[in-house]
Amino acid sequence: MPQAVTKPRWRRRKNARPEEIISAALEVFADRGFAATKLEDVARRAGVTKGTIYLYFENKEALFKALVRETIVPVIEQGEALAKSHKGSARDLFEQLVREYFRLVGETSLAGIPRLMIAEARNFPQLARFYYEEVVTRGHRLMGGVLERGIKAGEFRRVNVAIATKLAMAPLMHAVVARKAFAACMPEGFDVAAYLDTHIDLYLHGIATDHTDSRAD
Amino acid sequence: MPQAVTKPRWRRRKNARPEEIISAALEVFADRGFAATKLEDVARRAGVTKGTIYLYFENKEALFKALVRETIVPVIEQGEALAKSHKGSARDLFEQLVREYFRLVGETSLAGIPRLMIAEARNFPQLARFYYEEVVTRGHRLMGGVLERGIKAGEFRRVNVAIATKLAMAPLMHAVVARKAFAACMPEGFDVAAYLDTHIDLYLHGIATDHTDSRAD
DNA sequence: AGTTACTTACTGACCGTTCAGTTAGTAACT
DNA sequence: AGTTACTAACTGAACGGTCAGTAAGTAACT
Repeated sequence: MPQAVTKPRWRRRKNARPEEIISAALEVFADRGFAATKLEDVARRAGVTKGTIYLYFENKEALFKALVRETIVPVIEQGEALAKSHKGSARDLFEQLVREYFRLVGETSLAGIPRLMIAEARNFPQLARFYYEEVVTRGHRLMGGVLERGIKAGEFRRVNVAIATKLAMAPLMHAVVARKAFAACMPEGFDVAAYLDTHIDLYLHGIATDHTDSRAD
Repeated sequence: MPQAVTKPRWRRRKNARPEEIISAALEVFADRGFAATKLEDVARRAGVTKGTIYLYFENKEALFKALVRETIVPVIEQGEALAKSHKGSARDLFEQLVREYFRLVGETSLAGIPRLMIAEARNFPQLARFYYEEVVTRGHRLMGGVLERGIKAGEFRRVNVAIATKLAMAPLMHAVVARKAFAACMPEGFDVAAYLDTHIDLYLHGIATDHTDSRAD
């Protein structure tokens, strides 16, 4: 008779489950989107069965919201902390934030989330509203603050801040989103480093006051 | 007895159907996305029933491809024609193309299509490949040509053209896509005119050679 | 009367959600 | 320490609704 010790088919791990399920959910949602994600797949990846998910989350939508709160929102908070403690020029802070965003979102599974939201906002208005308020407006407030600092310091031209903010974010968002979407179709690849360098260069060059530092009017 | 002439409940209109179905499909696909679009809804909007769609299109995917070919591709062709016949500066052509894109895509139902593709490319790789080749690369070639003209003419700095192209398009794509997605969540609205003005201003300011016209090296 | 464009009714697959039942873990009582 | 009674974490199957695609039948037009 082999197998003296009977290894149980499963274990009770109440504390570990939510985190594991969220982590599995991130992978699957980021890969497939909201509607196309099967909770069965999330469950399998988390090492449980579908029913278990419902012990910890009310439904698919609640699971997704929890996921956003545990993963994306902290990234924004980190950016806010960076901005708060930053002492140097606005140009410099801008560059740091851009690079940090790509490091934490653009090049991780998190990149799938913005894509997912853009994809499905129309079909899940509740989710859209939630995400827009907790993530989009908060991110814009962060970037808008940086631009205002630059304008006050005379580094940046007196542009419309709300719009310039959107224009600073758009290339980031679009890169994240399009790269994720069309990865399989881009034989030429996507040189992230060069893309970021060029965005930072063009944008700062575009928004800079003509004589780089002086000139207040 | 009223109603002597019996108006038929429906008519045979073989020639008109495909176009009407495509037009209905555009509205529904743009609104809901690919997977979430029900052919029954497309049919109702086109004034037929689901079965009729299958008389003219092999399946959902074929319908979508036809739709792209009949609507988006012509927009690109128009842009190509504009670029070909343009005589003035690259700056000017850039501005015209940007505004034209928004007029023909950004502010029509077509805006839903880029969003749809970004949304569902991962889940429908065939569609993604098709779209990327027929639309994305072609659009990039168009914009890339403009930038090269500007560099040759000494209007623009010697940037990496492939990347600068992506950076020129990204704000357009993202605006189209995000506006469609989050329209319901933006109480402040979205000032398209100002957004385009600022993009053109910042981008051309960013890419311009320092002394605006002369300076070839 | 014949042809065929179109409708109607149907099928089969899929998936979120539910819940009755099973089993791991625990504590009370020997 | 060992047995037993109990709790609750987890499973797995089934339900109900949805929808792409199909095919048999019907009515418009020639």
